Amino acid sequence: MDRLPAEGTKKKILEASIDLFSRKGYSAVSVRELTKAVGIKESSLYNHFRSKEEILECIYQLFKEERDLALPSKDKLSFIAKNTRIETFLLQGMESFKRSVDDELHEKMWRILNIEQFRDQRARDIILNQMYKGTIDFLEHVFQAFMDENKIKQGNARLLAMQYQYPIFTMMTEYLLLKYDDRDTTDVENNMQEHLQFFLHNLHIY
Amino acid sequence: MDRLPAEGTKKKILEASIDLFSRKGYSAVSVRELTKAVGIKESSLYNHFRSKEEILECIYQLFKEERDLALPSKDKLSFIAKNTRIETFLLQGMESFKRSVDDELHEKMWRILNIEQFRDQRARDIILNQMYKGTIDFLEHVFQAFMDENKIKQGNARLLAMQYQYPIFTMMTEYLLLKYDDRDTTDVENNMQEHLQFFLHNLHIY
DNA sequence: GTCTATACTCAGATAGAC
DNA sequence: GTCTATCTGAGTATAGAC
Repeated sequence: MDRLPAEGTKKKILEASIDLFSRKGYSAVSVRELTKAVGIKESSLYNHFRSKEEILECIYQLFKEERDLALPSKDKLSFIAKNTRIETFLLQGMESFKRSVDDELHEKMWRILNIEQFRDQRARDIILNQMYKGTIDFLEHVFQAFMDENKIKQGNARLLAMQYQYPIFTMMTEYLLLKYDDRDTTDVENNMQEHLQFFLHNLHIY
Repeated sequence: MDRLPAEGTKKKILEASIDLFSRKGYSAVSVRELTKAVGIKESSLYNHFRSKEEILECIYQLFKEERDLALPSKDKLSFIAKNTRIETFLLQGMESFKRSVDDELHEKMWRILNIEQFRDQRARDIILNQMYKGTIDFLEHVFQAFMDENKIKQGNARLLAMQYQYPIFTMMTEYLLLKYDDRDTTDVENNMQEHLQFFLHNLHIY
């Protein structure tokens, strides 16, 4: 339930689980397969987790903790809005978002959430609250802060947040699906840039 | 492999499979559970499908066929662009899209694709080609047709298509997750309307 | 096409020696 | 904390009577 342990068998089990669950889904991975990948016997697993289910629960917790650390706290926003251009902020945010998506463990946990989202209430909650609502809430504050600084045109900050972020969610999905098959992702990356430019352009005329 | 049979045991098997797979994922559904839901013995299933896997393949085919029938053919587009306002067209498209999403079988098949997308190349292909690429291609032609009629400002039709459709993909995901838990979807539906209005507004100043 | 009966493999999990 | 050995139930699939 705690952070990813720095080392040891428990860490190995978690990493192997994240990898296997993300490729085949929780249900399709057996404890046999899992422990074989780790290099321990089935029975040894139960010294670290009470059940296969507890491993999944632990993965969800890891994802949540990692997410909570990812976004800058909201009280820094007015400072940021004062000292940064919106172009710079969004560009940096996009880069940082892409880095987190390119982080292998994060990417795999994200896939697990997608696979389990209809089977498992906990996955649905994380997606709806942490990912969708959490990101939009944050961006709403961002745009509001920039509006308060008169750096972008006054308007509906929440609508702006959605106009900006929702396409990115879809593009990220595309990106990850392509990457999963080792296919070229240049097009999607260009689309993201183009989207950013288009959005910035509209920011000033909205 | 063919269309959904009008009646009979095979149809019942398919419907039960679509329902169960969409809630638990293919791997988590056993042939025992499936045949029990249908009301036949396990062995009888094999008179209709060679294997559990063949059922899934059949579901993928059904989804593809249904999708191919959903969009108006491209050669009607210039006629439509001549005789319809873009507002009307997009509004109708949104309604028809929502109807298709509200269709129970379609919704369930869509969920199956989402669950299996990382385990199964076929699901990935359908999502990337049929859903994403297919829809964007179509909308690109739509916007191009309206540009040719000078009904909207000249510009990058493909970019417009993405700006319009990508947020809708994310909202649809949100919508379906909320609906899955019988939660209120008013907010998402309002967001869709707001998005449409915002987009139309920008169409004329782009 | 449906059934009963069965084959055989694999699932998650535990007991107890080391 | 890891192992060997084992339990019990569930998994997909088949043979053959009706």
